[in-house]
Amino acid sequence: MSLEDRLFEQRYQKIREIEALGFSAYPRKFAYPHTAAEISAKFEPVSGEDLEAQKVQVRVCGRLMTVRRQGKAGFCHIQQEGERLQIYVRKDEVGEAAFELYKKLDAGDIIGIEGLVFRTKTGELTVRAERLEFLAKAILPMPEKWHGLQDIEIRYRQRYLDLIANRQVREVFVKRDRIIRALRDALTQRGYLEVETPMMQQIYGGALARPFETHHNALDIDLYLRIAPELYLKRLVVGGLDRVFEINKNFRNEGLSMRHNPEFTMLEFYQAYSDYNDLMDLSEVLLRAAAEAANDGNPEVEFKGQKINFGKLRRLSMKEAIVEFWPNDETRPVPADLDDPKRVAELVDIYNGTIDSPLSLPAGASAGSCIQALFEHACEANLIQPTLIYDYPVEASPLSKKKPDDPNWVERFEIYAGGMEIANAYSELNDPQEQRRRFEQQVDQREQGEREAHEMDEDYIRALCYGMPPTAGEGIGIDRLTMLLTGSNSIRDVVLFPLLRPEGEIGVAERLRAAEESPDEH
RNA sequence: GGGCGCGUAGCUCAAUUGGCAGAGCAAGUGACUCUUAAUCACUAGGUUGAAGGUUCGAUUCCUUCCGCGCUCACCA
Repeated sequence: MSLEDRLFEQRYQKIREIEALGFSAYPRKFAYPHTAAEISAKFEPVSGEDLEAQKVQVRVCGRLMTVRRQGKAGFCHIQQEGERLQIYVRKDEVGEAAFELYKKLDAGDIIGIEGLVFRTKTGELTVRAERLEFLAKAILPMPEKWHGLQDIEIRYRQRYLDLIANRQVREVFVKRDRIIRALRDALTQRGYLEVETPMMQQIYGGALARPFETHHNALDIDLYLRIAPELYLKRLVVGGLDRVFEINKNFRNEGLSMRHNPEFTMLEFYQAYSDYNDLMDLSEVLLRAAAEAANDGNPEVEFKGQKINFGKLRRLSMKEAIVEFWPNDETRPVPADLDDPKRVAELVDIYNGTIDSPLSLPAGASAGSCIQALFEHACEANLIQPTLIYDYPVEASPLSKKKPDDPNWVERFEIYAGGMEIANAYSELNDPQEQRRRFEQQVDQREQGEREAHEMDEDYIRALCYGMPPTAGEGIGIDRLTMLLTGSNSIRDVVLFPLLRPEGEIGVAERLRAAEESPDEH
């Protein structure tokens, strides 16, 4: 038998021993009027003398994290909701059976305590136990108590262990909650209605990406997990829900990276009777609110060693950005150069001369595609402070309204921070005739082998035929925003259960079976 | 998919140009009624990710495979 198996059996055996002391192995409940955090917060300001005088009685529960036994007494710390609280157990105060229980406890066990709050000699707020209750057993051992759980793979695969052992992980997800709440509150206050639209779609759209495919048996139809909720949300705007938003998952069947998880959370919101200029202003408000919510009111956060200030949102046109971040002073273009297709082709050649491997552009790529590629390569990684990039080439924006004065450009903006795209917005194309033509262009591209081109969605065009008010819409990537606002380098650090390769044999069922069959040592 | 790196006790980490595989924590036994990474004594714990190769001898060098991380390409 391996050491690991022996540890498992030893701990499993303790369940029987604890039952023999008269405790239930898996009791039903433990009523606790105070959390560990509440006790700390409420009594931290109170002096030891006052605590003695007040005889403050509390009931508290949590996971045993450290144990220090000293013969007929001892200290331990429990952890509840990320907060630790010290417990003092004395044999002469809890009684024989409870003290025997205390001696058998392992780090990781769940216990309940009733007792008086006091201060130790060193001043630490502590509960002096009068009653001790056993609530659940940790049969598997806790990670190393000092270093925590370092193994990245185990942290992601067994997030529950990560959350127990690494308290800063909990903080990230608390902040994530605050960020989402701040965004939700800000929109709700502005008259927005929160809705849910289909995750399973017969025609996927609203973005350019490869979908996950699935099948519904009763209807015998193929369905796609949505790549975006956009087209459904705009149907709702047609239906008179003038301000709608949805915070939910999107699914894209693409690679994994530090910034990509196949399922990720998007906030999308649509505002009727508005254009993208209105959303620029709103974006500034939303990002600041999210940053302040995550960071105790301070809009400046630290990400990868850089201070990023979400109190400001710089605005640059895409053309201006390319000029600003052009890598070579001698060949730097002026914005007007980017309106001339021949000049754009020259600039791509010049640009390729300054970098190791040329931009990957298909033969005969349009000027717009070239401009977008130049922007992404030259600018994206350099946009550290929150920056709003506006006015995009029409080619890769099949759902955006064109600029009134130039049909090659659309009213679209994206927001970048920390070198990552975190938001995408545009004045929504609401002319069904124009939308039909754009879809048909996308279908042509698809036939030429562009897997990510948009499909024709005739019901969506039908909806536009009933009239959609002028509308602007935006999507904000919640995971990436959370990365920025929590200083997390990887999207996996802000997603509780990121997608991983399947794990090998776990073997815990076999161990439990073996433990059950092994003879009782008592 | 390409490139680079890592894999040693349950956990966190050592191991000298290739020469007996170690420590702390966790675990077991004992002592201890104000400790806090409790302390002290003793005990147990390893197919060094897997398979092959070179060598008198491999955790160490080579090959292949598996897993993970970083990075580039694609994408948000």
